Amino acid sequence: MPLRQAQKERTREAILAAALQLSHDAGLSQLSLRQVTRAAGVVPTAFYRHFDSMEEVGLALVEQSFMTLRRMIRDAQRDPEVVDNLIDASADVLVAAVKQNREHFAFVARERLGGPAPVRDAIQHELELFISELAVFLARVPELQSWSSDDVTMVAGLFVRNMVYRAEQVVATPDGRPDLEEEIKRKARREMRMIVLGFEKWRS
Amino acid sequence: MPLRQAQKERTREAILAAALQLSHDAGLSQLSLRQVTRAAGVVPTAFYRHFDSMEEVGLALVEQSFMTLRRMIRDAQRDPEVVDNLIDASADVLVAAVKQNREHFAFVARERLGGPAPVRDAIQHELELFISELAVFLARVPELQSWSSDDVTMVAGLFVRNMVYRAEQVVATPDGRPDLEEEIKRKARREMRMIVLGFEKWRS
DNA sequence: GAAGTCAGTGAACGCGTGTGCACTCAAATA
DNA sequence: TATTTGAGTGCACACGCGTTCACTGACTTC
Repeated sequence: MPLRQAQKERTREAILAAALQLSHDAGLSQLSLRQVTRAAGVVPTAFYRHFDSMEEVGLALVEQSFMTLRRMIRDAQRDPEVVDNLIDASADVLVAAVKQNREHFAFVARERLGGPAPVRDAIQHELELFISELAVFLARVPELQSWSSDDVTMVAGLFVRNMVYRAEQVVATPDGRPDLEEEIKRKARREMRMIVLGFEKWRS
Repeated sequence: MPLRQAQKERTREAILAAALQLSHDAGLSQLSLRQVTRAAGVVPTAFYRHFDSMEEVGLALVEQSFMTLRRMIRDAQRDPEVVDNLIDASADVLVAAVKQNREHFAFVARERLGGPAPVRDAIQHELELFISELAVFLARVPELQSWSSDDVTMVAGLFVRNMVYRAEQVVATPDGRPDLEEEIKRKARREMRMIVLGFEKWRS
């Protein structure tokens, strides 16, 4: 990559990182351009070389956040342990992923309903995409082979909703408390099992 | 009530109503004092006769919102139809309540994660209170008599989470679409049934 | 090595903001 | 009826904001 372009990329990342961090206190929408550029170590007008508005920054952050999530599920599909023991393993994967990308998950949780309309819509859209992807994955799990594709999609939806809720909890959990994290995992697992059990009973 | 005090109350209501309405577009936290007082038909400095900050307005709105909710569940407990046919009836009650208090529910959904910390905490607290109240109600339902109080509380938690999620959906639904509302009710009912089924299977 | 490109600069602007303060004048009190 | 109270007023101020524009100077291209 040409040096010029690389430096531009670095500044862009700095702006995104600053916005992500600052939005944690007050939400994306009441973030000021000057505040963000100050934190990014750049002059206010430089912002316009990268984004037209703060909203665009928000969309870029949504993109970043879900890239992480997509990578997570792609890796999980290759891991035989996850396929064998879906529920236990996916609770571990979820908590680990949220811990490693705490700020991104907090951003998504906060802006999913609290953000500007275009950001809200983008998050909603990404979540629906994620549900579809998860459904494709679940359809390959032996126990669910006999299920209709509608039912699998509905289970995927419930799992993702559970995931969003647990992510909210992990984000709200202080950093050095593995006991609380275990509790959240335990509840997440129990709930996923109940979803499957309830579904089986419902179908019968 | 003395005339003076009555007039003060009216202005206070006007400020709250203006804040509720305006926050729908952009969120409570990026609402300006002047904007709100302008919409309330009062001069900016008059604001301070009623509130110290916008945050305090937010807390008052949380209070208002949950008063509605509490009245709703209290009425429902007296209605024999609800007790007999808990799941179907409560889905109806929920959708009706959200429709009648759309702005308050939207406010709670939005500010639950997107609002200022004190408002978020207040909403969280009210939701936990509501779960307890619902658990007391559920404990009196015949089918659940044999359940442990922990299990009943957990079901109440799942019901409330379902409720919050459905409220988000109803709020996002345009007004004149009874078909979409029916769809949401249908899903809410199905999910509550699955929760109970999954729980029964889990306990066995 | 000269010419061109373009990420980042810095001064300037008009605007809406929160808040302080002295005020009015109807309602409440005595 | 005379006095006090206090909800709402109107002006002023300092401040941070988004955006404009002409600029610089290192990197890229030729």
